[in-house]
Amino acid sequence: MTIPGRAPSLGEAAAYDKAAITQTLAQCALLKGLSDQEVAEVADLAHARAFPAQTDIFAEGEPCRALWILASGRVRLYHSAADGRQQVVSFRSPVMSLELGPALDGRAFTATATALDDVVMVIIPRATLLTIEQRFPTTVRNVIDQLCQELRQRDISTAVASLKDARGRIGCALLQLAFQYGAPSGNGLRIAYRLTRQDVADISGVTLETAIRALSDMQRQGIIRTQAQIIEIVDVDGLRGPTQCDDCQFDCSVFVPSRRNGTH
DNA sequence: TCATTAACCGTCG
DNA sequence: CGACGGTTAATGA
Repeated sequence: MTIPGRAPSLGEAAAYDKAAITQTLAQCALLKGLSDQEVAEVADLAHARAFPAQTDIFAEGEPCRALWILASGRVRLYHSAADGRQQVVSFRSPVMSLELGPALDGRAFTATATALDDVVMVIIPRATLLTIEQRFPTTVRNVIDQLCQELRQRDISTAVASLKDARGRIGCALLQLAFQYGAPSGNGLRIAYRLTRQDVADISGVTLETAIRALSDMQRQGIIRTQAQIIEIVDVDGLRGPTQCDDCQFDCSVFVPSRRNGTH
């Protein structure tokens, strides 16, 4: 898979024109099957907006008025608790939609979205989604496919969260990140993404110290290697041991992308 | 600010 | 009881 490109500067983002929007939309799974001409028509109904790194794009609970598609940069989707703890729902990379469900039903966002880099979003107002659906019926099927996939991932996440212990959850998180951001590196996979220990903890639903303990153990066992917040999975199979992927009974589409690669 | 370690403590199987 | 994991504190990079 390709690694998300560097975030453009704000200047570039400001210059995000129709051609750039069209190019983004052309890669978006929701518009799969449309001709170039048709994608360009959709692009006419969309606009772009830039967000600097570390700013919120929208917050949990706010009404959703548009479909948000990530054109460049990375976004963290998460729930936050009053005590400062966060539960990361997912990291989004180009060209994914954020919060497709709320975009469709118009109800509140279910999570907060924060830009991790300078980010460009392509925005399609909800009012025009109906037009697009009617004009291009293929998109309805695409939306269903996408929703099903998201539902699957959430389902797996909740199962993992409730059935696995801390090590299993952390291992699961690492494998998922490797799937999303992993670049081949020697025998293993390098998660091409700076992650603090706190990030790993927030994804896995454990405390910082537990995340450190687990990662240190894995490092001692030679399963992973870390340097400057970059985690490299040296021994992918070794990670599946503590993660207990072997008797994982979920059809884990998280780790088996589009093709049929067999289950893990 | 981030990472690490260690001591301590409560829960649960 | 003992493993697990959260809490707290101290320390170093």
